[in-house]
Amino acid sequence: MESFTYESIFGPICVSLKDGRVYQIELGKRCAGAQPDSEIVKQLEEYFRGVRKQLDFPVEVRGTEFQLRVWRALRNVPYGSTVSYKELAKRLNTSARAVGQALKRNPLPLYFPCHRVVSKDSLGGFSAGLNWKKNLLALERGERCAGNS
DNA sequence: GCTATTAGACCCC
DNA sequence: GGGGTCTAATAGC
Repeated sequence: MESFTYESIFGPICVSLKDGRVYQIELGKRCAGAQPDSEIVKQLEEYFRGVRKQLDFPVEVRGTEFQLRVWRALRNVPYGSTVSYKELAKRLNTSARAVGQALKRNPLPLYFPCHRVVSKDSLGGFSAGLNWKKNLLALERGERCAGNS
């Protein structure tokens, strides 16, 4: 297992690897890193430049069946658009509250775009802090990044 | 098992 | 805007 730091205009991002697969992404955290994986860094670069719309590298996810279902469903939310917790819950035959619980425990933000899920008349929450959510959404809308914090 | 907690939604005042 | 109530999954007991 190894980890490396990728730094974007947003701030530090720590990516952890095991057997060449990503098993954790932490926003706002810097890790003492080993060798960066070039393909993953390349994809992150492209994503933050607004060129790439979907990250696609081998990952290892651990979670309950329910959480996996929610996280997988996230990948069907198109780039630049948002869904409400309720809408996502409806697709999965569950409740908005349960969706929020699962999203909170998403180990791979960006890869599973939990920032595209917002509450009915506010942003909702975000495990790494709402500023990340705001900025990520701004990026996907093609707005220039307003900076952190 | 039961209870408390939660990144929601709703309704009512 | 602040209170209840419903909700389903989860963590902790």
